[in-house]
Amino acid sequence: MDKVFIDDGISKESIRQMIGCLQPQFKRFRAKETILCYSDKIEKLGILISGTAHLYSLNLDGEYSLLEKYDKKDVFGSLFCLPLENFEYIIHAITDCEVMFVDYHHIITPCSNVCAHHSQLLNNLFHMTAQKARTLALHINILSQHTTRKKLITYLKYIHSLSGSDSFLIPMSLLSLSEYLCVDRSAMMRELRLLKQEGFLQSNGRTFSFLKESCPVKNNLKE
Amino acid sequence: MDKVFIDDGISKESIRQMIGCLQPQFKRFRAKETILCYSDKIEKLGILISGTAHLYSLNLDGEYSLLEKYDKKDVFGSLFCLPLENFEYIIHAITDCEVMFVDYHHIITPCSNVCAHHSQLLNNLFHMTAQKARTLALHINILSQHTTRKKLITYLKYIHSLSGSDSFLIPMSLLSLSEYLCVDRSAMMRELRLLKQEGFLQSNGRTFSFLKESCPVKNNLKE
DNA sequence: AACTTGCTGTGGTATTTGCCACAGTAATAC
DNA sequence: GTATTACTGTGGCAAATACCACAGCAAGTT
Repeated sequence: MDKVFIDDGISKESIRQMIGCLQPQFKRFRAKETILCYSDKIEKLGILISGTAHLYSLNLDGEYSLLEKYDKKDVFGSLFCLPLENFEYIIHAITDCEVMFVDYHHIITPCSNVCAHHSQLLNNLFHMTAQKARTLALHINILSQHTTRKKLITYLKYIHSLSGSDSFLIPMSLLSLSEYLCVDRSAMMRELRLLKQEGFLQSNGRTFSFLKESCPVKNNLKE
Repeated sequence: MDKVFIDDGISKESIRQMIGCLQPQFKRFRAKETILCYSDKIEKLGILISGTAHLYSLNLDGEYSLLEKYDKKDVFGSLFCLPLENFEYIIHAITDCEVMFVDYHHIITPCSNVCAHHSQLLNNLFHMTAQKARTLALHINILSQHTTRKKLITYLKYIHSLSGSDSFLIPMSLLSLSEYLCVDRSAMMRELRLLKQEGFLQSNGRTFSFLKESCPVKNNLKE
């Protein structure tokens, strides 16, 4: 299913009209910069136009987890995040990023101008949010697996299914992957090693390929 | 933030007009019945009108996890779920449920009739989906915690923050809670016992209350 | 060149967890 | 009433995991 973008199905001319109505702001961020903190009270919605960013939750002990990974056409903002005692959220640019910000206010309240394509805009936003929900549900499905091995396999099979080819590239570092899977990095590396030793997987850096149909749920090798 | 419902801000008269346009189906389910299987190819969106239901993912080994919990006004359907090799999804009625089904088709494509409130409908759907994303993000935040103790505390603090009162009731059985937290039930019960023995928590059935400000991250008691 | 920074890879060990088995209780059905 | 089913509570133990420490490497900086 292709990602819907905010201006899909709206003519260039209508977009020009809507810019006055939505008053979007465009901003660029360098890699490693913070794009947004949800403690900021500013109620705005962000749409990633280019680049990659991560949503991290941080607790008071300095521990953090990678909740979401954003790519082109992904939407984010505190509208999609419940505030939680002792946690804060930051969106961190992994690569250089281009972001479009829009105030909720301008989307939610019907325009006073006659804006023929507001309905199409809402349609697009609905689909972008549905896409977000799919991604989140996938993440939950991965995290719901009880062992590191199952989390790894579930994630890798998913990426594999997207690629179509035998060998595939994961879209993040192994460090980020361990954060995404919410397991200790060294424990994940160990599990990866075991899977390779058992002959179920090949990998080199971020490139993987499966060697057999199914993977055993339990380790068969001991070191 | 109050939940938006599908007909918010639309007059009774307009709703009557829209029923012809949307052709919703209303169905009732008894507790324990299956409301929907995502393997069903039928592309419809469900809205829970009353009752409680769970979305489970099942794998081929018969293992399952509780991905989402639905209450009144929640929206679900395969639009919000990525198909995953070796997994299927079912929505299971916990209590008796009333569900409204609508074909995506009728929502996504603009009505041929002049339908003044289609934009409001999309607005409502957008908010319902945003609500869903918030709930999913919360779940991920809970699952991202590395220990059973932290998962429990994060969940209970959240429910506590909703209740406003000192003592609070969790909205599911302890068995379902262990499924929601994706931990072994007996391991969760043990952790609960330790938290109570350490004097950080009181509980009786589904009723809980916190006794101290913060909980130690590590167990201080050994049995 | 030397230095910093970020990522990858490995190993040891204490802790946590899942898994299994069983008992008791509450709720519901017959 | 009894039977049945679903949930709660406990314990032992093997297995999996987090945590820690360290080494090597690559890329970029000074």
